[in-house]
Amino acid sequence: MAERKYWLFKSEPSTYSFTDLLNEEDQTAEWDGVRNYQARNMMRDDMKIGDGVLFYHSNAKPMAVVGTAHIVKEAYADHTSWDPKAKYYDPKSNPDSPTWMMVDIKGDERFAREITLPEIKVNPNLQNMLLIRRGMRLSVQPITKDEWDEIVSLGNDVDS
DNA sequence: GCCAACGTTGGC
DNA sequence: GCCAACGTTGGC
Repeated sequence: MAERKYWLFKSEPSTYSFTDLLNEEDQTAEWDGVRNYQARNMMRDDMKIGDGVLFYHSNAKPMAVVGTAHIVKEAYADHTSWDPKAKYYDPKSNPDSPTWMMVDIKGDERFAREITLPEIKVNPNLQNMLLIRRGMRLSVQPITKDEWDEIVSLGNDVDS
C-alpha cells in the first residue's frame, strides 16, 4: 500500500464551489477542465484513490481552504476536451488519443471555519506551500502531510 | 478593473 | 529552436 498523498485543488466558487460538490449525488464529481500539462501529469501519474484533497476557493471572498475531499477515481480521459460545446474544448484532443485527463473526487467535510489565504501567508508552518508562491497558478498542486495536518487541524478548531 | 506572472502559439 | 505576441490565472 503506497503512502497516502495530499493535494490542493483550486476552484472559483462562482464556477464550482465546495457546496456544489457536497450537493452532488454521492458528493462526487469529475474534476474536468484542467488544461495545464503539469497539472495533467500529476493527476495522471501521482494521484491515487484515497489521496487527500484540500478544496480551495480562488477569486473569492474570502479566498480560503473550505473543506476536504479525497480521490475516488484515478486518472481517465477528460471527455469534455473533445466536446465542441464544452468550455474547455480542445480540438487537438479526441477519444482515440486524449490529451487531457481528470480524476473524480468526493467531498468529505466542510471546515468549522475557513482557512483564508492571508492566514496561510502568515502561518510559519505553511510557508512552503505552492499556493502562496508568487505567480504559481497550478490549479491542482501537491502539499505535504504536515501542511495537510496543519490546515485540517485549524479548520476543525473554531477557537484556533 | 488592473496587471504581474507565466504558459502557449506561431512566425521566422 | 528562438522569442514576441497573446491569452489566462488569480491576487490585489
